[in-house]
Amino acid sequence: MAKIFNSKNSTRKDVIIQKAAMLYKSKSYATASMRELAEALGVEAPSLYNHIGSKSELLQIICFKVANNFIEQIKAIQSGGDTNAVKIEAIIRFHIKMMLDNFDEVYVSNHEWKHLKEPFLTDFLNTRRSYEQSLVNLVEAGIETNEIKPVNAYVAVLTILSAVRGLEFWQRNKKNIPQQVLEDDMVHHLLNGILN
Amino acid sequence: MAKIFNSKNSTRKDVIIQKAAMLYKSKSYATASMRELAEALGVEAPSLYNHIGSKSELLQIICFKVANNFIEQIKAIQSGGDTNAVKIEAIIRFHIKMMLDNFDEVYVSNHEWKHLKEPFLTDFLNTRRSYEQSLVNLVEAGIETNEIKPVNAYVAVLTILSAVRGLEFWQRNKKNIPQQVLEDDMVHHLLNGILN
DNA sequence: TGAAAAAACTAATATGCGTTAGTTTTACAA
DNA sequence: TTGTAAAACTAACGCATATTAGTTTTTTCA
Repeated sequence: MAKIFNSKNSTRKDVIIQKAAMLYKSKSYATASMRELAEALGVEAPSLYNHIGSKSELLQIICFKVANNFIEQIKAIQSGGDTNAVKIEAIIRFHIKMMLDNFDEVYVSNHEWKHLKEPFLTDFLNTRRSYEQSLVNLVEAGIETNEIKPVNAYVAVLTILSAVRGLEFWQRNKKNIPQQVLEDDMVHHLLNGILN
Repeated sequence: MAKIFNSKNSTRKDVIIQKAAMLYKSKSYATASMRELAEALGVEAPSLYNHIGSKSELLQIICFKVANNFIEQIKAIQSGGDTNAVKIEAIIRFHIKMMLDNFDEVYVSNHEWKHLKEPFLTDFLNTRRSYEQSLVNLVEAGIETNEIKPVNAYVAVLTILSAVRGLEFWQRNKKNIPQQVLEDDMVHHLLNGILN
């Protein structure tokens, strides 16, 4: 009946993907049907196939868009001239910003990657592993230069990535804590702890 | 054909639940069918209904078993005579132990609660919110007594809970880091930071 | 304005799902 | 050894799913 709204800088496919991310976040990928997605767009389900190849393609696009975002950012940070500690802080802040500004897509990437089909699943996991390794290397470099305590670098990276990811639980309190306070507090917590 | 194995201290229902947790962890609740669960148990799907009421009952049991475990533990810790900092450390260590010792069920509870049906979903979320509030109160008490820096207590709790939850990613490295090192490093990181 | 392309529609198919009904087999206690 | 309860079985139902084929409507642009 209606036609999918086509805003200035986004194709119909982009609009579908964005709505899919919203839906997969709130209902999960497996439970959200193409009919529901179509209804949210004011369209019948088969019409979607004029723009996309399959349901799983939607998930692939979402997951790899997020992954590529992080990959690009760490490359930029790595090639800068900052100290290791400053680089690590920059990455933490970037994660927090991504989590808050691209909530739906990051959430879906974090939660629903398991439903990717091969070979995309393997590709996604390799990308993530490689990203984590970059962070481990950064922490270990920081330990070498005495900027960072001699901890197990992998545990530190795991702690940081998981803490930041937990911002998905934060939205319900958005009104009570300014975003900058949240970001600064979490960065300080992860770098300096909370004990006096 | 075969009969579900019935070990000494667990009923057939217990065996089904344990296997369901394994399956829901690896495949997700929505994607794992009763036929798959039955096959993993060496049985036909309808046979399961001699022991359980429905698929969603399995999820309920898993989620609330985990939730009750945490509730009981925090009650015990709250009523002890330790300092606030020691109480917080004890909770962190309990979370880590739960994550490592009851991996399947904790994972499923963390990931699949969204598929709970009402009124269980509301109940689960209320329980979790109340648990988080207990932790917030503990952190705020620690700030009052100058044990803890004057941070936003909710952000601190969010950081701690999320970091610990991230241990779900840890299993692939189990061989390389002893569990005690992992636990001690993460506790130290969350309490004292990593910067020199 | 009219032709071409884009994007919607309806109808239908094959598949897998949770679950029920009814029946048969197995296990245990008297 | 036999009777009873537990637990398995087969067959089937109704429903929702992703996707396809074929057709019609809408938009675009020369």
